Amino acid sequence: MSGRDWVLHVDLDQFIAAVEMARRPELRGRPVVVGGSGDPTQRGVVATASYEAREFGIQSGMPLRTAAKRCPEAVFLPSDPPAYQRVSDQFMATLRRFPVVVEELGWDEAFLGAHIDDPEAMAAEIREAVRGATGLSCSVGIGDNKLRAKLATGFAKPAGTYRLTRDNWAAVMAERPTDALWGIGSKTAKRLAEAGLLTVAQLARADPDELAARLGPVQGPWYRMLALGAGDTEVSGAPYVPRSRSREITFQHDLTDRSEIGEHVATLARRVAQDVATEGRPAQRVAVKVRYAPFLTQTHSVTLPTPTSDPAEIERAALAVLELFEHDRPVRLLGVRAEFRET
DNA sequence: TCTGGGGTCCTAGGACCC
DNA sequence: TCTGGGGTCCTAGGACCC
Repeated sequence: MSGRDWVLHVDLDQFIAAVEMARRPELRGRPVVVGGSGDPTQRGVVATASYEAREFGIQSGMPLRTAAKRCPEAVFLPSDPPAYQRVSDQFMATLRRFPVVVEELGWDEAFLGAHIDDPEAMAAEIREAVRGATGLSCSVGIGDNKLRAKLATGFAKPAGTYRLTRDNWAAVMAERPTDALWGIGSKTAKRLAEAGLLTVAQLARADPDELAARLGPVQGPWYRMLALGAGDTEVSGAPYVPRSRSREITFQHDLTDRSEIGEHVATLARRVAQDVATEGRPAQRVAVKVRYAPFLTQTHSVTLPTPTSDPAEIERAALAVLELFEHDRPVRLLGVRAEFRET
C-alpha cells in the first residue's frame, strides 16, 4: 500500500453561529452572538460569536453583558443544543464516508487517521463534502501527529487547509508565546514566564528536571515535549466511554433558602441519574458543586458503598453530600456529578 | 470581564495497610 | 517504641478544553 500516515484535524468554522445563520439567512454578514438564554442582560456567556462579531472584540467565554457593551447592535440568540447536535451528526457521518479512522473531539471537530499520498487533496474533498452535506464551511489541519494537526487548523481558518509537520514546526512556532500550544493556558503560561520561558523555542530548550520541580513530575516535562511538537499519532475509532456525567445550573439570582437549595440539588441528582441509566453503567461516586457569591467554588463528594444506577440512591447520596457544606453564603451555582469506575 | 455547562486529567495530602 | 518505606484509596482543588 502506498502513501504514509497522516493526521487530519477537521473543524467547522464558527460552528454554532454558522448553524444559526444557515437557518436564518438574513443574519449573514451581521454580528451574531449565541449563548445562554439569548438575553444579554441575564447571566450567561458567549458560546460562539460570528466573525463579524469578533471584529468588535467579542470572544467565546465572554459574559453576554460585556459582549452587548462592545457591540450593542449585535444579534443575540439563545443556545439550541438539539439543533447543533443534528448538524454535528451530519458532519461526523460525512467524515466517516472517507477511508479514514474518525475520532470525535466535541461537536464540531474530529481527528482523522489516514494512510494516503496527498493529504491536501483529501482535505479539499472533505471541505467540499462537508459543505454539500451541511451547508457549512470547515477548515482542515494536516499534521504528522495530533498536536500539529490541531494547531495547523488554527492557521487554516477560515475555510482553508494548512500543513504543520516536523519540517516547518520550528519556523512556524518557535517565536510564538507558550500559550499558543494546545494544552498550555494562561495560568501555565504565566508560571512559565516566571521561569523566564516566554516562547515555544525557549520552552523547548528548557531543562526537564527544572520543569518537573516547578510544574509537576508529569506535567513539567510534558510541556517541553509540547514545545518540541511531540504528540500522539494514534487516532482511535473506539466508541467514547464517559468517565462522568454531570448537570449544573447558574441561577439568575443567588439562592439563600436552605430548602430551596436542597430541592434544586435533588432535581439535578434525578437528571444525572437519568443520564446514568442511559449510560447503562452504575455510578461509583457522587459529587456536589456549590459556587457561592461572588465566585468561590467548593466541591464535596462520596464514594458510594455499592455502585448503583438507582435514582433514589443517587438523590439520597447527593443530599447527604450537600450536608457537608457550610451554607453560610448566597449560592449562585449548584451542580451534581456522577462518576463511573475506571476502564 | 461580575464570569455557562459539560467534560478530562493531574497533583497533593491524609488514611490505612503491610 | 522517639518510628521506615511503599502501595493504594479517598478526597479536594486546579488547569485546560470545547
